[in-house]
Amino acid sequence: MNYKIPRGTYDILPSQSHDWHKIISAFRQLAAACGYEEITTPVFEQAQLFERSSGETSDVVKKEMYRFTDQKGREFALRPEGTAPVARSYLENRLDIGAAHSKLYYVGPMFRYDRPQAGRYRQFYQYGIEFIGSDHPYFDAEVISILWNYLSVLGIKRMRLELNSVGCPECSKAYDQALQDYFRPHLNELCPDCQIRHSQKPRRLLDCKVKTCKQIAQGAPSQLDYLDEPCKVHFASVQDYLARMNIPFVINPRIVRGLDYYTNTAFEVIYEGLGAQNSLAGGGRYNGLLEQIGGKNIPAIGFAGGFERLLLALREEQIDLGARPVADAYLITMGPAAQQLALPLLSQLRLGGIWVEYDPTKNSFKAQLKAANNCQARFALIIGEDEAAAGKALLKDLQSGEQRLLELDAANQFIEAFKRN
RNA sequence: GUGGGUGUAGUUCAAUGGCAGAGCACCGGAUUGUGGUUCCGGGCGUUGUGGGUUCGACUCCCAUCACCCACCCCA
Repeated sequence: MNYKIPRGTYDILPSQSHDWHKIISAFRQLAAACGYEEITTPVFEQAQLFERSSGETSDVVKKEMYRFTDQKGREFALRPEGTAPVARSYLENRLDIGAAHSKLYYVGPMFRYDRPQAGRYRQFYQYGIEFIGSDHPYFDAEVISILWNYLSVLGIKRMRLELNSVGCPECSKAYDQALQDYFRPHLNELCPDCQIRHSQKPRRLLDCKVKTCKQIAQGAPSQLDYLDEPCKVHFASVQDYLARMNIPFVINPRIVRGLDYYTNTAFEVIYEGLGAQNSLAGGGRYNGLLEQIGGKNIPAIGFAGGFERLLLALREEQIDLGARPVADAYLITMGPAAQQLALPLLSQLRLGGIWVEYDPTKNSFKAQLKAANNCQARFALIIGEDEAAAGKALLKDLQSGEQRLLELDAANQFIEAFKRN
């Protein structure tokens, strides 16, 4: 074969689809129970949308975006994340009118031109929640609780919720200043990356993995000490709500968000044992985003999580998502007369939602029965020459070996009765 | 974008310069229409791809692609 799947992408094969359906529908169910409705946006958008929202200096925009120009010279990008498109749709479709707030969720592929690694792909699938229209700390807690409860419901245990507040733009600015002041005397001890970070993104100095940078960062000031009064109150209130909702969390003042639009609450769910990419999901408040892309000053909060990493974590915890579904019955016919009688029955059963396998290329009785066994069907529905002559069907339970001779239409009823159990 | 590891049958892996093999899976058979167990039979693989060294390359060298792992970044 001459063609290969693009780097960093993968096929979800039939043997895995069941798991994917499981985790996706669990998310949809929980989101719906919390009053969130699905929104689906295109997988590509104007490149500018992401440049404006994520920030031109962010890595996502600088080097990870799949960009392309269409036949009329318009600049587009495959979406690297889901929040900006949802915000765009919210504004474009005037969802702000007539409702106090919007509760939205999405599921779908995202694209980043990254070097593939454990838990990291170029096309990856995310689930996310966006709550748009209120700054009230209850909603921070609600959104976070949906994430936590979703992961919990699936059975994930060895995870931890880390919480931080990056404050409003003012506190944030003051903090950046404080960080720069703190690191300035050590500037030439820092790694080259950090020297750039110092002027561009001081916060990134905090999670550098180089030893000396780490040591210096030890004594750095904490964001939490630079929150102004309203931000402090907001953060305390979020914690309070979480506690009352029974969501366990730890404060981690070093959580840094990669995208520029985050304000106040920032959080992440960490799972050790995923390798270097140990973040299961992350999110935060983005009060500045909607205004930044041309809307009014509308507060919002949300999160996004990666299904691939979720699946890795589930495997790590040996959580069984249930067996792949198998056929209800396998139809066996011998000879043309039997087949003629069988085909209408086959259609009838299938229309009734019963999964019946049939393969006329297997002509020996033995091969057909073997195939029935191999596909793990519960029943073999046998119509041979004798049955055909008598207008009957032999229904064999492949587990017990028990078999019954039934009228052709009685076979239908029998299987339906069985399905109900 | 940088560094390390890996690439042989559908799959898991052997074969350290001399005829490319095994387990599992799959298919067929062991007298006419009863599966799972057992027995027998069934593999012509561009050894990821392209070059090079050599009488001879899965094996050594170079390049390239892909995967894995880490940096980076994040989900």
